Amino acid sequence: MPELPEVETIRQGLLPVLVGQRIAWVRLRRKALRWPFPENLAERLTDACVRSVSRRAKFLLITLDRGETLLMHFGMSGRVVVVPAASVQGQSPGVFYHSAPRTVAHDHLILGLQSGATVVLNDPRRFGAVDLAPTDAVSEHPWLAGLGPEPFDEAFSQAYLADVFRSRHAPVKTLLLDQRIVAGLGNIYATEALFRAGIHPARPGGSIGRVRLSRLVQAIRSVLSEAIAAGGSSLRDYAQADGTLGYFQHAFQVYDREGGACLRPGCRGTIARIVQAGRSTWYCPKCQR
DNA sequence: CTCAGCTCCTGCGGGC
DNA sequence: TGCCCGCAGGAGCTGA
Repeated sequence: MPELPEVETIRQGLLPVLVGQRIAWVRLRRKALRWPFPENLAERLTDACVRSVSRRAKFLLITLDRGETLLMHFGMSGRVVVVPAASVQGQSPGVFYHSAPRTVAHDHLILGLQSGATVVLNDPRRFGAVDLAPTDAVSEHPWLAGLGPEPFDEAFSQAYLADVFRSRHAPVKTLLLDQRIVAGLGNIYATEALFRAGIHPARPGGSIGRVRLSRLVQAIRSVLSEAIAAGGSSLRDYAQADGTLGYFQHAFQVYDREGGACLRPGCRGTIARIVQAGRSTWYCPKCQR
């Protein structure tokens, strides 16, 4: 699930739950996800206060008051579940709420807050990861050091893409998934952005002209910002519906729509599916060139 | 260096 | 109904 818009939505949902809170207790239900948890993780978190919750690419960063920052990556199936304190009223978007006793399968890291709320990292496939880094050197952490620009950063521009795509022969779709080129895109939004930009996913990156690269930058930004907006609103429903709906899925124009009619007005194309570098890509052969 | 295949892991939906 | 297969929102590693 978690690409940039989902992690951003989680971040926004966690802000009112976490910021200013003391972590009263920590429970670790295994020693590792994709990689081992850091040494003494529970001890290093216990009694720390949360200063801020931020995001870089698909990483959630929880800054603590003891000079350390907790880094979280959600892999393919990671989720944050909040069990509110009995006295807490209302819900905030971005996180999943459970008031009834929850199934604890795949709950790996549990943070008990002073407020009485509990924040749970749940990840069935365990491709996610957790680490701690010195706050003043977070950007030098190996997970973050090589990341490309954020899509909404000025540095992510047509000129930048032209530069990094130059002499690249790999399909543009594959290049967009490379976090060193642009940080935060995953399979869904790379696929959707190429549809919006009218660019064929198999086109070699280096063969795309300036005008179309400019369109691609705008398409990436628009699909991500719309997804963040939709995520925020639909997650309120999600919380009530107990987790069966997706965030932005009602708005997918090509993702997982093989055989469906192209949704671009006037286009009579049929959505096709191909596999690139092991990942499915969907596109309209008529309007993506 | 670039590129693509394989791998980690669990769950679910479709086909038979 | 139940079983088996393919596939899933990520990304590091390996080897051509």
